[in-house]
Amino acid sequence: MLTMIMKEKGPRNWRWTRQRRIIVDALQGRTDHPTAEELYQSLREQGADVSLATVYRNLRALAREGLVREIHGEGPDRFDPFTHPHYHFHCLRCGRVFDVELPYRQELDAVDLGLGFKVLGHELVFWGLCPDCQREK
Amino acid sequence: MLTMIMKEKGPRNWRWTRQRRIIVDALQGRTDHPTAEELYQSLREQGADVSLATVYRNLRALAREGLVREIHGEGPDRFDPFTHPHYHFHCLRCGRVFDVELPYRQELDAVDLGLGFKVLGHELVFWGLCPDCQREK
DNA sequence: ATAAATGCAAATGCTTTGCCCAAGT
DNA sequence: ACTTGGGCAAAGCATTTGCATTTAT
Repeated sequence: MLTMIMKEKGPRNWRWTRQRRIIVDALQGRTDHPTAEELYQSLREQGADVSLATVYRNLRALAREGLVREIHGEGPDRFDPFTHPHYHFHCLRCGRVFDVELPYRQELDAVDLGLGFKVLGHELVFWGLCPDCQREK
Repeated sequence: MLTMIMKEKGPRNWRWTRQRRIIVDALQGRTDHPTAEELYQSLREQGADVSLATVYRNLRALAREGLVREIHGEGPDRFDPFTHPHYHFHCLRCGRVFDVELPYRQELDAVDLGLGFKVLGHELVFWGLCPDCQREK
């Protein structure tokens, strides 16, 4: 899917290299918002031949094109293959980030913050304990 | 104010050093969510004698005690002296973070995300262009 | 006196970059 | 051919930490 979208929306001088393909495919296959390092490790385990620098370069490039989402928080950045607006849950204990199926609140993008702030979007992050971490302690 | 709160809520073995005092006072005096480095620079300009490491150590310690809030995003972490629940606006162009006076949506902390997720709070961040940056371009 | 806090510099973690070569179009 | 992308290793930031010394209680 992403591959198709990228062919349409990516820059025309976008080259479809072996590395770019496997990075995109690997990210698409996951719903756990991996860090660049995590993605890199799983690729290596599968025997793929990429460098960490290339993983970073590609993820950032995809983000610049709006084809993946960067998630900032404690620790290293995470990457989300889903770009349609949706929310996240951040576990305070294990640090993992989960997708939340709550409907996107369009109204929030229409709020008037006054003073000439131009709202282009919003982000809603819930934090607490994920199922696993609740069980453990 | 923070000083008072800290005397009550801080750990009993909390020592009131000269550096800690000026760091707390400096942060309280600002509404622009400075980075550790920014706070450090302004202290030095005032002739205060602190090290960057100490600024970091104190800000993190305050955060651990729940007396200040850490803000993660692109670039270095920022610090917010306000701990009562409130929202932020993040400017995509200059990276500054502003407070938003929208009322806190208690209901959102009561959402059931199912599957045993325990929600302890939420964060709402609007992003777009701040007044200054809209003017400039 | 004792434990906590500081300064400094070195270490660390994450991420980017320069350069030169390889590969896609 | 042209130029983007990759690998590697070095550089860059932001942040933390070890250690010897100072300072608050």
